[in-house]
Amino acid sequence: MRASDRAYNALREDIIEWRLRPGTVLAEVEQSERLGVSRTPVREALSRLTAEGLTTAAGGRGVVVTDISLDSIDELFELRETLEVRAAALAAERGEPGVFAALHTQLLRAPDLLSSEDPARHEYYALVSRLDDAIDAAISNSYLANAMRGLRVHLVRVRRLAADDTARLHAAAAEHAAIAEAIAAGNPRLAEAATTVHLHRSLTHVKATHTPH
Amino acid sequence: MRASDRAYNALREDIIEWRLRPGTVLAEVEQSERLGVSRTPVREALSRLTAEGLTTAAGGRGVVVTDISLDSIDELFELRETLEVRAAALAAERGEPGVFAALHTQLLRAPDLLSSEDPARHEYYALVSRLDDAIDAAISNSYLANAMRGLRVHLVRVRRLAADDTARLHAAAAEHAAIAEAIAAGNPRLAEAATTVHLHRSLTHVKATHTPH
DNA sequence: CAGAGACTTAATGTATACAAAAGATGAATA
DNA sequence: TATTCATCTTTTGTATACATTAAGTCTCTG
Repeated sequence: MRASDRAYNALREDIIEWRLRPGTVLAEVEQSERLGVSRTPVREALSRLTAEGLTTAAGGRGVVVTDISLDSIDELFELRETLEVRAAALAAERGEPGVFAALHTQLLRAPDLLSSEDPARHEYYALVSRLDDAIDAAISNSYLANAMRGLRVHLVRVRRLAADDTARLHAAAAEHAAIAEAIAAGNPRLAEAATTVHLHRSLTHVKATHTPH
Repeated sequence: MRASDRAYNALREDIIEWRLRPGTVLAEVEQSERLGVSRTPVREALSRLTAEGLTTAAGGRGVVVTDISLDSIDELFELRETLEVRAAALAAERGEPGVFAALHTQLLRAPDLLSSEDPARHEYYALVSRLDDAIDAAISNSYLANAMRGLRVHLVRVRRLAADDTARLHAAAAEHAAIAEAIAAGNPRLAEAATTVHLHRSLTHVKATHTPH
């Protein structure tokens, strides 16, 4: 693996996991020493992060970790809803019903995954991620898929703000199952509605449990 | 201005204006000699272009100018419609009516601009660009605005494929005027409809006059 | 003659030295 | 004491030398 990739992954993880808080200045020499690579790959990593919006160039004095305010969460979900509602509708029109029927079945069994011992809910999130991937593949639109992929990075970051309580995850799994079911049924309007409901509840939950840093 | 900015702007212009055709391999040393800067700023410029989607990393053998096929134009407009229809609705809800009323008036006078001697239609495109900016400002959603800004780069590139005939520009100006009018009237559903119509006609025109390279 | 493998070559990836620019700090003055 | 200017320091921006990797080519073998 290239050194710039390692620097990128490390910094990205640190930002997403809130080990690097918003407002933190990422000086090139400091990070290159911390990560054990030279400034060149660090610069490339910071470039990529800035392009993604995880960091912001602070003109002349390095790059800083981008802030996530309550207002920006609203904006984030406004775009998310715009994209994902459309994606769900397109998936219902173009997707393979069998794929989503299978995901539907698995999502109904999600409570089993959540009762397991894994505190990080790894299997659960992997399942949700497979639904995202299936939708990406079904819409067969690389521009739209890329736009959603770019957003998901920010969403993972936001998710860390909210408490991952089991009750909410159970409800979210049911909402995801409803989306998969609507897509499998080839019903675009129902898929839109199910997505709208899910995103609205998700946003409500995030804002309710938001713990200011 | 920084050398990397100059390299970025130069390469970007060359790609948008089709002086660098899709599939062209952009070797670092070759471009650094052509642009008169060292490899470092060229690398940064290529990084940015790749992040925007104008170039694609071709693993190990430099970056190549991204292709624009007829299929990808359909995908591009699918995302564009998703974003701009929503943006128009939000602008109708949140924008200052006065701003869009003024733009409406100016757009109705667009034929005057098109009859002038400027072959590049500079004033006309500047006016349309002001409408875009006004919508960006009105929605007050940086994520959505950024997503649209990222798309517009590709759209300018596509526009170069189509003949800029005066008849289409007259019609497009009228469609833009209708969008501005709907936003000024604070009517989200009408703004959505006007945007849908405009984008549909725009796509139809591009595909009809498309000259394969 | 076809195919596989090693070698050559030319490209990108990385490190580092140097240049330039933006801030911070200090002193001098009003 | 506050303000401004100059200097100094720290940081980013650029160039270039070196390392590494991947592709192309040539040869050797089946």
